[in-house]
Parts: sequence; C-alpha cells; structure tokens
Amino acid sequence: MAETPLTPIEVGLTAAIVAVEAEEPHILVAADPKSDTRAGLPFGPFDPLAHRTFEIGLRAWVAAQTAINVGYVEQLYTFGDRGRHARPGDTGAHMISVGYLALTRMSDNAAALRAAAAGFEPWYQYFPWEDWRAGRPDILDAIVPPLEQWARGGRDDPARSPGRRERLRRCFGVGGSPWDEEKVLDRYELLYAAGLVEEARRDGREAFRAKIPPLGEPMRLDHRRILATAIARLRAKLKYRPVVFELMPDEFTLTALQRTVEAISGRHLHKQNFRRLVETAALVEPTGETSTTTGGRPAALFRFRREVMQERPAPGLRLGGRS
Amino acid sequence: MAETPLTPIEVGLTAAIVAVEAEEPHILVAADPKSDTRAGLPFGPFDPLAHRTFEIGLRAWVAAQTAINVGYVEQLYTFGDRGRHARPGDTGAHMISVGYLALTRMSDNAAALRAAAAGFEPWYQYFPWEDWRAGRPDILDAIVPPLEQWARGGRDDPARSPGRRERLRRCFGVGGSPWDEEKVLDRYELLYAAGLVEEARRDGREAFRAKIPPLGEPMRLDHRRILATAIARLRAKLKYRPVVFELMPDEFTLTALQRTVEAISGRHLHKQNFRRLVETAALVEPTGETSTTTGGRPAALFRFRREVMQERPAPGLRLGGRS
DNA sequence: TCAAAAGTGTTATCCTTACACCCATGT
DNA sequence: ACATGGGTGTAAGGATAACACTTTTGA
Repeated sequence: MAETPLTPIEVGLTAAIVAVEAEEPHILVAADPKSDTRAGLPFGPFDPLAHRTFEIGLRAWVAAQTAINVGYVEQLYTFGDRGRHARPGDTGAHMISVGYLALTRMSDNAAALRAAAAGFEPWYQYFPWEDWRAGRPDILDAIVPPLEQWARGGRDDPARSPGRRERLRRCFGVGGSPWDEEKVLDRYELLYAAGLVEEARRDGREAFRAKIPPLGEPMRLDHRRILATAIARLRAKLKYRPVVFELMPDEFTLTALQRTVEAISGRHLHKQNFRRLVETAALVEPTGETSTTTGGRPAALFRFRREVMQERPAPGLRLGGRS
Repeated sequence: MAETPLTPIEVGLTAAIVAVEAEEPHILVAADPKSDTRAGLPFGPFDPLAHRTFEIGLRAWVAAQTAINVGYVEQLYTFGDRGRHARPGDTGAHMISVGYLALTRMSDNAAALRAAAAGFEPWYQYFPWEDWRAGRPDILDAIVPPLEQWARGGRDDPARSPGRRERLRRCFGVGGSPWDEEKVLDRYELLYAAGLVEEARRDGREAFRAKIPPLGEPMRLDHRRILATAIARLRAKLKYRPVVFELMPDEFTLTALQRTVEAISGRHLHKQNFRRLVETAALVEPTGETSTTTGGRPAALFRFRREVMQERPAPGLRLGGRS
C-alpha cells in the first residue's frame, strides 16, 4: 500500500447522447476536427478546477459545444486500454476516457442542431446486427460463418474460461442459445477479437481472413466500443427504470411508446402484454386528448406519471420474452 | 467538439477486495502510510506504460503489495468529485480514482495476510445498518429520527426531482416502502448529505445536528463511498451471475452457501426456496462426501458446476422476497 | 366498403412464496 | 432421548406468454 506518486494522464469525458426520432434510435456524432472521415462521439476535457464533478463538467461542455439540452445522465465505464486509441498521427500521450450515457428529446433540440458541428445518426448503422425488430437481420449470415471459422481456429485452451466457441454461442445465439439483446458490448468485443471490425485492423490486429469486408460503420478511437456499452446499458435499464420517458415528448400514444422501446431494445414486442405492463405499472395517465395523425383509428394520448418515481421502488418495463 | 488539450490529473486504482469467512463478509483494509488512524482501501497508481489495461495494472499491484490472489475483478465506477478527498495535509493536486471490486477466498491467502500491512475487516462495521440477517438492526432507531428531522428541514423544492422526504422513504424503507438491500450507496449518500457520517463533517459539511455521534466506522478519503458501491454491486450481481462461488472453497455444504449469500445480501433467506433455486439452476453437483463438522446430521458436500457458465445464458441466485 | 391502426378478453403455464414435516448424527 | 442442524413435498397465488377478436377512424 505504498503511496507511489501517481502517473499524470489526460482524462476526457466522452458522451453517448441518445435520442429517438421516427421510430429510430439516434446517436449524436461529432465531425472530426482533424479531417478523419470516421464519425466519433462528442467529447470534452474534464477540468476539476472548473467543475466539481464529472457530471457537472459533462453537462457544461455539452451545453457549450452543442447547445443540446440533456436530461438523464449516467456514467458508463472508464476506458483506458492502451492500443485501442490508435489514429493516424498519434501523439503517444496516454488518455483515458470516462464514458457517459445521456438521453435527450430530439424535438427539444431542433434549432440547436442546425448550428452545431454535430448531428444525430441512426445507431444501427454502427451495429446492423443489433436490429431484430423485423426478425433476424440478414447480415448475421455474413457474420456467423466467419466467426465460426475463427472459433475453430483458436486452440481451445481449456484454462481460458470461456473458449472461443462458447463465447460465440453465448454472444450470437448460435446453437440453441437464445439471442440476448443486452449483450451488445460482448458481441462487439468478439467481432473486434476476430478482426471483423475495422477498428481491430486499424489497431494492428490481424484479420484472420482479410477478405471479409469490415462490419458496420466504424468510429474513431474506441468510440464504437463506448457506444456499444451505452446501448447495452440503456437496453438493460429500460427494464427496471422508467428511462424511456426521457426520450418521449410530453404526450404520446401507447403505440409510439411501444415503438420507442422496440427501437432501443431492437426487438418486437407483444402489443397487449406491453400495454398491460404499462397499465399495471401505472406509468402513464391519459390526457383525455386523442391523436388522429396515426393513420387509422385515433389513438388516445398519454403522459408519464412523474409520481410513480416516488411511489414504487423501481418501476420499469421488464419486457419479457420474444414475440 | 473542439479538441482542447486535456487537463493532466492523477489516476489511481482503488480496490474493494472482498472475502467471506465465518459467515461474515470482510473487506481488505490498508494501514495508512501517513499515520491516519482511519482505515482505507488499498490503492495503487495506474501506469499505462507498464500495464496495458486497468485490470492488468490492478492485478499487478495487488499481487505485489499484498500477495493476495484475486479471482474475479470488475470495474465499479470512477470517482472524481472535488471536495470528497479532504485529508489533513492535502496537497491540492486533483486525483480521480477508478474503483474496482475484487473477490477472493480468504483460505487461499492466509499466509499472505500475515506478512502484509493489510488485513480483512468485517464490512458491517462500516455499515451497521446494512445487516438485516437477524431482523431490522437496532441502529436504525438512531438513524431514522435524525434523518426525518433533516428531511423536514429541507424546503421541499418541487423542482428538485426527489425531495428529501422521498429519498428518505425510498432509501430507508420509511413509511411502507420496503427495504431494498441493493440501495447501499444511496443510503450512504443520504447519510453523507445529512451530515451523519464523519466523512461529511471532515469534508466541511455542516452537521445539521452536531450532537448525533457519527454512524459506523469512517474511512479515509472517499473510500467508504467506494465500499458502499462495491457492496451494492455485489448484492445486485449475486442475483444474476454465479459470483458467490468466487468466495466459496472448492467444496461446501448447501447451508454454508446459503450463509454466504445471506452474509453478503444482509438478509435471511428461506431454506427450501434457496435450495430449490440452487438445484433447478443446476449450479452445483454433489461430491459424494459429507461433512460432520456442522453439528447435527452430516451435510452433503457440493462443488460448483463450472459447466453452467457455458450452458445457460446467465445463471444466478435471484433470491426473491423476504422471509 | 375496406384498409389501417387502436384497443380488449381470456387461458395455460410457470415461477414464487410459504407452509409443515421427516431424517441422521453427536452427546 | 433429545438437541441440532440437514433435508424434502406440496399447495396457493401471482406474474407471464400467447392466443384471437372487436372498434373506430380516413380514404
């Protein structure tokens, strides 16, 4: 327990700022100042003198740089791996980044966005294999066979806890294992380990079969890894905390709410069960108004019952099975 | 999204190393090098040149300093609040610490401990209100009334999401709300905010009623906060991942397993339900041996079935209700 | 009148919770 | 024999998952 002087390191805050629009989840991406064509997440320095906590610092530079009004904010993870930061003209200085998840309503920020050097992009373009709303995505047919080949390649060291095969089975639902929509990060890390995403090749990892085109849009630094962490956390949180409402307008139809949950969790839900869940949890109350803009029969409008936050311990939407 | 040069800050890794012995959860505490009488968690610097990742760095200095053999390791949270570090001769340099949870078996480390300047202490001495195994702990009678007074004191700003009263209700199960054993951090933070733990007074917060003796043993810096985070995380994780076995010897009785889970979660469990849970999850297998050292009828010995890790998605011990 | 989306009723099944009782050993 | 802890069977209640059907609008 010696009190060695600690290494000075640069600390940055990286934000995954999420909004849902047109039944599609979006992530705020920043243009690269150094003309890297790849997208990146917005980030800013942490200055302990100016800001008492990380969260205050984060809110400050997000507001200053993007004029976006974030509501819910939560720390995700602190990333400090050497070698996952490579970029063209790397300075060599070590940097760690504290990843944050933030939620916002796109409607609140329409004006801000036109001015900012940043914009929202649909997140499934970075993770096309994560969208199961219309059933198993076709791209998995291009992912699983190479992964299986990669898994056979690794001498299955019985000491290393889960061998390549088991990791593949559990992450991608191969061989009877169910698909778990929360394992977003595990899947990305597996693809990285197999050299099937561009970031792995950029970081100097050998693709075991270089012919395969890299999967999904890449991001700068380790930002896609941070985004994967954010999606995973949000998908999990949805089930035990009423965070969806941070992404909804004040008034909404139940179908719109369901579509938002489906958009985030990447899977299709059973209508009645979803409605019963929302009703029995008493998460919403009718406004009395209806909306006729939905197509068929007018839908009743609801608003979030903020009171639930202080009534019950921890209400969420624990979706349950597939369907 | 400007690429401002980032502030250099010192980064340390702080570890909450847990073991269970004699049906009591323990935490490894380090003697203070600067003759502070308060206990602290072991910590070490992170040197990105020597170690590729935080986890590798952590394992390295834990092994070097304590000769303790940690198994399971998991990142908890990164703490960087200014003003929660105060100590007698503070240098003023800002430090952030990445908190880690680590699990070990005390039996594996008996020899190492005799040599090290560190030792395991029962964790409930830092959080006496968290041990509900023998029912509601008496100390709550000394905690709740002052907290209620504190809650009345705060003008209940309706804008600030949960008012003091609601926080109190939800954290401490006052007024019909159930006790949630996972809210360890929330409870500690509430006590800190109310000035009822020594750390709050040390950090310059005014105790709203200074006569009340501070609750539980204090720790250095913000280490008790990190420990609260570790306990909360471990209590939650127990329910959906088979982490208990990281704390058990190779062979154990079902009662010993139950006692360990109870020790961590701080509550009493229903025997049959616990056993059925363990059985239906197929988490253990009988060794064929029995132990006669338990008192009455000899108990069958079991071992963890490592295979479950690769069979089912995520087996744990989702305890369920009270009893 | 028909398409499109909103909205409802009901059942089989599993899991959770809690009850009360029997068994094998040491003293 | 009896105290001590080990070990089991089973029934009530609630939550979940899946089924198919009716209603109200716009075109």
